[in-house]
Amino acid sequence: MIKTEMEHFDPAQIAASGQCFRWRQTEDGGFEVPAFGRVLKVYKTGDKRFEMDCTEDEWREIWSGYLDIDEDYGRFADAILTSQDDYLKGAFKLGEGIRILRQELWETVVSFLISQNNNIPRIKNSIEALCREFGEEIEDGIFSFPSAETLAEHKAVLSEKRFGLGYRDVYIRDIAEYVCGHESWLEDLKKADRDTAYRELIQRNGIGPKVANCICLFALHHIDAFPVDTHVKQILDRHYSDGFDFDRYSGFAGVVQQYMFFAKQQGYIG
DNA sequence: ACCCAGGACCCTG
DNA sequence: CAGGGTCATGGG
Repeated sequence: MIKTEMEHFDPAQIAASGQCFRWRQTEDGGFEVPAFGRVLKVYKTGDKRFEMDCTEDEWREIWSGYLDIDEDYGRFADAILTSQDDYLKGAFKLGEGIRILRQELWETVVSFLISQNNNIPRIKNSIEALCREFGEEIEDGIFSFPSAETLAEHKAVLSEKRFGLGYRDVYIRDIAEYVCGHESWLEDLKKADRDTAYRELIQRNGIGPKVANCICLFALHHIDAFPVDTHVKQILDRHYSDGFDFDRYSGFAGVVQQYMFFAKQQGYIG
């Protein structure tokens, strides 16, 4: 068990931030975080104090990177709190414990293909059903995300109603088959810069501008990527009808976008 | 019955 | 290139 203090880190906010769909809160108040075929349990034990049930090596080599602990979110806070943007300051204060995760690429691609024209509870249900059906049980009731090979192998089953994929079943089947036939595609995406990755992603069936930006932001960690979904569009229309100041947040506009999205999920309109 | 959800695709003008 | 219909599905 690791005990540490962290600023700008709140598991409950991250779990509800719409970037990940498989974090679960347990009855003891902790969060189960599945990734890399493992499960990390995170407990908030006080103001800025946390406990994680992994070794020092696992923390250093796996989880601190996944959770983006080494990034200084104080500089993002400064840029926002020294602005004249009262709406954004309010949004930030609601979600200042959010971090942009470095999620696994394949899982993120499939998850955000499912997310299009969909709502978060249904997205979670579909992903959980896929993991339960095609993944491997890591711990009691917690399954890994199925590989592209496994999904391609069972492509006909994806259309069954229990997964709730709707018309997106074709997109999942196509991307699974594509990845199986292009072994280096995922690894090449990780090496590419943001523009190259984006242009490559939107060539795949079912991946448009919004989904590609989510993959760039939440898996490839291009934190200047700025996904515009229906919620963010409403915010831009309401508060920035004459343009959002991307220059002020140059290099981390995606983080700012996530504060906006989370705040709206919490009912904050501004 | 209609609208909406972390949209994309395809066709029309 | 902009605009709108359509796509599957469950909840408000």
